[in-house]
Amino acid sequence: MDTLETRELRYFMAVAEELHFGRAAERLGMAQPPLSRAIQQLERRLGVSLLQRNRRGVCLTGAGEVLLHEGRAALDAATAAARRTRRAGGAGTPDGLRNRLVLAVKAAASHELLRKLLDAYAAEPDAAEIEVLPCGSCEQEEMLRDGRADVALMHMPYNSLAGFDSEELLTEGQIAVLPAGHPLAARRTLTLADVSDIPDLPLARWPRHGTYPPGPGPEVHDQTQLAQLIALGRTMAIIPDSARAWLWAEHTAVPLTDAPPVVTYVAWPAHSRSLALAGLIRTATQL
Amino acid sequence: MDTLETRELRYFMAVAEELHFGRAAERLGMAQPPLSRAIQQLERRLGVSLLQRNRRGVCLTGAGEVLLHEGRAALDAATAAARRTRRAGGAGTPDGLRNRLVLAVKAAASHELLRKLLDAYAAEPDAAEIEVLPCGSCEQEEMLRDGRADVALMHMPYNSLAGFDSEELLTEGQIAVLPAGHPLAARRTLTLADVSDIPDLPLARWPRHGTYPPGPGPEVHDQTQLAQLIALGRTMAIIPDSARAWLWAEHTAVPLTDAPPVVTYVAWPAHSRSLALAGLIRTATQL
DNA sequence: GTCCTGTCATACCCGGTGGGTATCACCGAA
DNA sequence: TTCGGTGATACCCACCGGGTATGACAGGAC
Repeated sequence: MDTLETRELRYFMAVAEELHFGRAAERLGMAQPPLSRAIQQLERRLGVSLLQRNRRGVCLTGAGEVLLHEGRAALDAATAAARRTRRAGGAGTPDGLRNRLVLAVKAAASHELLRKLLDAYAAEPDAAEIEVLPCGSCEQEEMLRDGRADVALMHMPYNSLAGFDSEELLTEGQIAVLPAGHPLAARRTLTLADVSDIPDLPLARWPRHGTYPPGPGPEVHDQTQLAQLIALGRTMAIIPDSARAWLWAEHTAVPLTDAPPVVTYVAWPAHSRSLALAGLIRTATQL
Repeated sequence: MDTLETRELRYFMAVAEELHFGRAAERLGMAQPPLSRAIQQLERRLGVSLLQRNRRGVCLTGAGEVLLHEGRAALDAATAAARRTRRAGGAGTPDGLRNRLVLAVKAAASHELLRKLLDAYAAEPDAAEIEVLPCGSCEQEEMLRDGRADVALMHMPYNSLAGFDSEELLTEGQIAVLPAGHPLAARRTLTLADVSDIPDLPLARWPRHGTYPPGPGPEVHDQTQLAQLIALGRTMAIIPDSARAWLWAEHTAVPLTDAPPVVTYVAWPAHSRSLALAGLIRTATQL
């Protein structure tokens, strides 16, 4: 009566995202008519109209928008429950609370911090095994939400800590990474005003949650691409100080005096109750 | 394959909480054998053992503990999705994002703040209708989690903000509420040391998440009971300053100089995207 | 030892329903 | 007008979720 089956949620999410019953049914691996019927049943059960069927395709009603957001969270929670339960039992540890932890990190970010954290935690008396899960820009949130990870290193202001518990670990400044030969590369320090709107060095654009922000710069989706484009003199980037680790010889890093500081946090699902996780967080905050 | 049906979760939660198939089946309104079979299917699907069936009853394995916690969150998310969707469509507003907001407050707490908030918000140009949902001690978190409320006023350190977004609204001191005739009632200020372990005035005990902390004081579960017991000289209480509103003539309030301050926050589900909610929060933070 | 009791598991049956195929009703474009 | 493409309807079947009856097994009383 007052609860939704995850099957209903899956179906609705597919239709709400595709805005097309046929494509949604294909994505779900089923025929279109049962999908239509399932959505109608869902609407009747909720007593609410979710989709507006107009002449050509469908569009969401207000209630549909709400269910799209809330349902995403509910589905993530359900798959997270399945994944974490499987991991808890699969490791073979009898008590189940001392198993492997999956730590999501943005690939190549905070490398030094990560190494120190792993070393310090490994020295703890009853440390769990830590699996490091490298992920792309801003994917850590998704990984925590759907249970592929148990804990993550996040970087404000790039990530959002909404919905997670967190502890602050490290604050660092940012540097401008320029082609070694560029005139600005000779400067000791730079400001944001110095590096914005340079016609020959537009800022590279990173995908945020799958989409690229608008702008003149080239679209990149990993450090190697970015590094190459900078070395070729096609773009520049503003990155946290600790990312100096992966710079090339053709790069020059210049500190930015007025860039917003980047704060690294360790974050985990708010309802988490694992002993191993508590130990890792204690270790991290004592670094 | 990698997602759990809410039916399976409901069944497992019942068994995990009762630790008894028969009672769990009764609670679920079904017979015991299908429940047994459903749990076995769930264990097979997940590939992990959740319950340890020993001679007399059952107990949870480690993986079962994990699923108990994660499943609670997932079930809450699913029922929250249903409730919020129903409310979004039921109000009859066509755009659905400008509907009624349910605000959970601890009954009789922050009365003045609440009045100011409601007045200020009602004066906004396109204010949604606010339904005030009074709830018992620490119930606001549950209300937000399972969708009965959209936003809440919470009081640190009594509530936990884990898993919610929040903004600080107000910090206040605490007062000791004593029977008017008591010797300590003549003092201008008191300290925690003054009022702890007074044999004739043991501190009243409030339920926290359904259970009472241990101690010598009487158990109370609403302000009226507490007020009466204080007036009768049987107990005393330490409460935030703003709760002076409901004191009786037979009560005397004395400021406590070293009690931890109580901070009132406005809190809401982290993934919330409602325009009406954003307006209410903006109003609250500008008070 | 033999009951008896209480637990969860098994065996078997049935009805509801989720899913499939075929088709319809409708609308816009050519 | 016809045609392509949309979602809805009609109808059927198989699966499975749920029920009842019963079994297997362990403890406790005696």
